[in-house]
Amino acid sequence: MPPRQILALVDCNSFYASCEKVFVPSLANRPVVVLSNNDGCVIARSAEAKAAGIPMGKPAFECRELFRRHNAAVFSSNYTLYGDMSARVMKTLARFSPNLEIYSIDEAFLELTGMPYDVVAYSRHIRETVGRWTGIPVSIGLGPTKTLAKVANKLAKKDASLEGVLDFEACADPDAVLERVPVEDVWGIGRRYAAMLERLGVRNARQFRDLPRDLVKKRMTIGGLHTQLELRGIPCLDLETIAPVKKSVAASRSFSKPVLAIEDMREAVATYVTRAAERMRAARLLANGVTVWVQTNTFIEGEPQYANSAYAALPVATAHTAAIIRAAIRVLERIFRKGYRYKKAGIMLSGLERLKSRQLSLLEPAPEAGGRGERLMRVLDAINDRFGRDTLTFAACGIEQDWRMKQALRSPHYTTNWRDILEVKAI
DNA sequence: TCTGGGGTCCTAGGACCC
DNA sequence: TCTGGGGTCCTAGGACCC
Repeated sequence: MPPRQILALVDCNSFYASCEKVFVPSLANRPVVVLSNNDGCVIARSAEAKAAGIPMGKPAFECRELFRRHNAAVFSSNYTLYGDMSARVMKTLARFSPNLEIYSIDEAFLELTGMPYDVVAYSRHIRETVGRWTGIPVSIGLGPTKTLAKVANKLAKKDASLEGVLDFEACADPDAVLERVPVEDVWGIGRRYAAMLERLGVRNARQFRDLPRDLVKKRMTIGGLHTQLELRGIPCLDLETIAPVKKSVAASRSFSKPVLAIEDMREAVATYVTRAAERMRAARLLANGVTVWVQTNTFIEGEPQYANSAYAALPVATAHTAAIIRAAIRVLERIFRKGYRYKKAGIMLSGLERLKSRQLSLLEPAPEAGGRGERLMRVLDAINDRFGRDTLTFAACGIEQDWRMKQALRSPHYTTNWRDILEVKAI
């Protein structure tokens, strides 16, 4: 028998809010809130903001009074900063285990199976090191499966006396622990399943774990069954130490104000293609198709609503921004209807394949490797990388960009832009 | 006035083929 | 009383995650 697996789930506390705090010491004890794109909804809250009763996911304009009353510091989201801070945290974590899965921007699983240390003490050490090296506080849950490590992590966050670390296997009464976990807090059980389970009288993780497995499989398909088995301590979800190749890359944004003219919509679509194509090239991928979609504002009752999407195959797999913009604009012209007030548009690149193993077309001449198009994109990326995004861009993206999202409260790019680097004065 | 964005997986059902 | 069956591919819809 192989030794029982021990996984650690390391999760950054209030990640985006914590990133903002790192560079502004005076925020240490103040409620900090980060808003979604367009300064729309609350998407991250520091512990103080949670204590002040600022709700997750609420539209910012409905929270204004709460923000004022609690003297909250409010930020637009700054993904450049969060992405860079995330990389620092992950790099630190990688020192503590050879097997690491970066699960999201603020979470990673570490394999601690067979470590010759006390895993709880080791986890405390990981936590302190990440805190000291990056300024980001983390919590760590330990368990024999990913799902149980997640459960332990959630509990570690709730109970301050645990000092940020909980080992599920060390709990004297695991049933009692699982009974404290509402079923909708279990990883893999969302709102819909929670409502269905509620109708069956299932409210906590223990009750769900003990349901007949046939019932779970029937109502929640294979994924639900895996979740249940993992709660029983049977691993069903492997640690994925190598990130799987992406299957699609998307970019979409709400507009700061309604878009009526197709000219503006073309600019937006071209801009989103630019973003997505950049990311695709960074991952050394090519797309075979592009989907474009547009949508009016569904929140406004009584206004005529319209939403549509369409797809076009690209003649050859490509990561060339101009080629994809051309195709995307043709798609847009098929679905755009005049007379609506559009709120949102997006594009998705799909049928991705690796640059190294591309399929050639029978009909089109094979683009020579390192041909003009590819060289142009390389130069474009290099310039934008060095001098900042959109230093060089495509005319189709427009100049004015009236529709562009609002980010009135964005913090500086402290760690990725020389102009924004902190100055420290020693007095 | 103001309501996020980017992903994945699973299943059912239809089209099509032999 | 009768209706073929099995495999594959694609799409739409529904669920989930952070």
